[in-house]
Amino acid sequence: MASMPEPAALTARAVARRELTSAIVAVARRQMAEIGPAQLSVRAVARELNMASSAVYRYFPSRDELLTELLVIIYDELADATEQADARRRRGDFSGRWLTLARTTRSWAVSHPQDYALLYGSPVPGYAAPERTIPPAARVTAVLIRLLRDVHRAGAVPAARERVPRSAHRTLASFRQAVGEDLPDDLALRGLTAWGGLIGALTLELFGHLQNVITDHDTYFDLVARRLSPVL
Amino acid sequence: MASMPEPAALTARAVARRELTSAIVAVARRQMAEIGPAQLSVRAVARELNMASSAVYRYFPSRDELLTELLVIIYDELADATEQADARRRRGDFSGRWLTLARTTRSWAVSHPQDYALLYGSPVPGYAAPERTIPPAARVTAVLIRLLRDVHRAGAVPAARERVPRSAHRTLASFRQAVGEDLPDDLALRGLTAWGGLIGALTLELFGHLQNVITDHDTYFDLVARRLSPVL
DNA sequence: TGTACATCAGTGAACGCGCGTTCACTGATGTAC
DNA sequence: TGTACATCAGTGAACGCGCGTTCACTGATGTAC
Repeated sequence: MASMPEPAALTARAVARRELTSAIVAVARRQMAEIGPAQLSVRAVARELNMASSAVYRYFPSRDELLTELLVIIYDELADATEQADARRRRGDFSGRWLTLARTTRSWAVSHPQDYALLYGSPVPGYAAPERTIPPAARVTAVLIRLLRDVHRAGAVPAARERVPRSAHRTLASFRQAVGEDLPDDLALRGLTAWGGLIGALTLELFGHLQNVITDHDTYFDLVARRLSPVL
Repeated sequence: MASMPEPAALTARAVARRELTSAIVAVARRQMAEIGPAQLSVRAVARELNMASSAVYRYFPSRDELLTELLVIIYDELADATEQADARRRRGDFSGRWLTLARTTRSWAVSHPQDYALLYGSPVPGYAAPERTIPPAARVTAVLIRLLRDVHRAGAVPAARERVPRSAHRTLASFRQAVGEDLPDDLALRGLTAWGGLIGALTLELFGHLQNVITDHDTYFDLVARRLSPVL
């Protein structure tokens, strides 16, 4: 028998590398959840892992790469949560799917406020997210986009509440192309407005702007989410 | 004639102090607009003013106090802008007043993105805004609140689009109290949702989330702002 | 199966930077008599 | 109006901290023969 290299034969080194890489990410993530994205520090991560700060550079070439890794992981995590929640709903239950999306996003955000700040708060000073963060970021919005698409295909687009000016068609061109479906302007706008309203509601809540205004945030969010529904 | 102290008789010291205090604030503000709130540095401000960094402490007891001062000034500036714009509209033109509020907020935000980030972006790490920032912050929302009040008093509340659950009444209690008027739940919710939608739209735009989705941001914002109107 | 060499992980010291804040001191300004 | 003292602004050095990143080196692991 010809000597085949074991397909999953990982050297001890490779195993160790995989393990330490994910340990670094895990620690970075935990620390970031406490101190916020801008304060993420290579040295602090190394300290917690009892290794020299220089050793981290065998795994990530710079702090920014580490941040990028976190960004990707966190986008993916949020996308996983919303995708799975969406999958549990009947496809034709458009209202329910929107509410599920909104609520899932919120409960994720509320339990990971600094992660939310990384994704939707102020940009981290001196850091520019590279290309490879785009696909995971797009996964998050894709859940809403699929919902809009399904509504459209089902012919369940609600009647427009107001006339959409003709200029809207051009303005929404890139969006329609990103969606890959010829959504009516009104539906596209409903979707985008809902998305903005969701982010706005979470931003106000998580960054403390509803402090003396709202006490029962759960109930309040539900009320707002219903109103924002793009399918009603 | 009894010797009266000149009422506006400022000593040279007092004049210099006033001048330097505002010079420090002005420089801090300009630097913050470039590098962002979290990067604001006492030493950098002192450097630009050609003074020892320790000298700044004769004027502000800490970096945080300087930040607070900026926060107050910037809230006030935004409030001034929206108040003045609102004042130029006919009181009964509720739709116009909303659109003016939204557009004025946006044009201010677009031309002062870091200021916007200070007010509505992620909290500055390690900094907690003290009480005295509350009144100026409230001035900003007061413009919308007065609009809602005027709508209510004019009996021009639009018909509710959907039934508001009874639970809403309690949830909105603090808000109603802050407003100081017995707004109907539906109108209160319209206002809060609009406010969130506005902040969300600006957050998405300014923090780069519409990068490959929208090209003509001006037109897009107008479309969204109309939809968000609490008075339609 | 054993050996010789190449690769890699991890170390500790160092570079160069920036920060907020304190402190003792100097010299100018203000005030009370 | 002049003098004596008190107040205040500003300085420069220092404390103590933390950061990202580089570099020469050691010792372990992997690989080719």
